[in-house]
Amino acid sequence: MTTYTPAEAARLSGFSIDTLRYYEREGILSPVARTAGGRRRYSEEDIGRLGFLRCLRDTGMPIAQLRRYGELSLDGSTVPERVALLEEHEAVVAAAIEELHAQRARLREKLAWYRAEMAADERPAVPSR
Amino acid sequence: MTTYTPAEAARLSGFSIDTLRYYEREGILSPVARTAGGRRRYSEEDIGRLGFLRCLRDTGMPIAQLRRYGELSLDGSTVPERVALLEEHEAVVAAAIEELHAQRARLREKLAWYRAEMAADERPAVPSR
DNA sequence: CTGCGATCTGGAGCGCGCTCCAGGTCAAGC
DNA sequence: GCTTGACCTGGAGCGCGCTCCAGATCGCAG
Repeated sequence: MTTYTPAEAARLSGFSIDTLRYYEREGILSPVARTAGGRRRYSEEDIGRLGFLRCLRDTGMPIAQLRRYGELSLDGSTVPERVALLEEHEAVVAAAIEELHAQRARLREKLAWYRAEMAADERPAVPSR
Repeated sequence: MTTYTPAEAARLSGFSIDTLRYYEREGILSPVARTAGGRRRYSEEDIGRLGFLRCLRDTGMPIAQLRRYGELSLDGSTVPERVALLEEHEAVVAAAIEELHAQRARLREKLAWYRAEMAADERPAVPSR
């Protein structure tokens, strides 16, 4: 079965090696398998989990909730709780998208106004024909 | 002309009083008028500026850029620079929206998968007719 | 005039999410 | 066997964006 070194896991997940260790310490990612000498070997599943964690982080889920999700994932009977957590998060993401849309519209209005300003300044007093 | 106390400015803008002072110190908001005794009196224009600053912050513009924008706003001849700054930021916001959409789709896939899991668990082995 | 709540200043402190460091260990290549 | 570089641990440090504090002052209501 394929495994990955910390460096590979970092490259594949987009997290830094330090962050991977930090997540493991924090219980966000369950303990990773080790070689006889104590080096980490990330499994395919670990990589998959990391990919999903990246999705959650990219959508702004705070570390505390990531940890909660990590803890729930240790117990197979917690699927409903996990679903609830993710549904709640999905709503937060939806709201964030809405908010960004609205503020972007405002930003564009301001830009339109500035452009009008610039056009007016360029052509003062008497229009050049 | 209408003016506003710090408490009113805070309520209207959604920033805390401390944040208002902080923004002024940082040069993000140009110096606010004072009473004879030294208390701030925010003008309508100040409130307007704060509203736009809120838009910028809500779309994730970092403090350093807010400061740059504040500095540019002191000089009337910098409209093109301000437009450039805002255009750049608009692109960042657009990218953020895209990213959120993509990650949200991923989140939904995961949820769909979990729901399928739950449905399967609920109805084991022999279907109840 | 008095009381008292709002505001003032300069500066320290905080919460989040990493990031870096020292000092040591492991393991692949020569 | 030795070198070299990736990796280990525990813990300190950092950058951002505020937030809080002490101690003083202002100014309106009564």
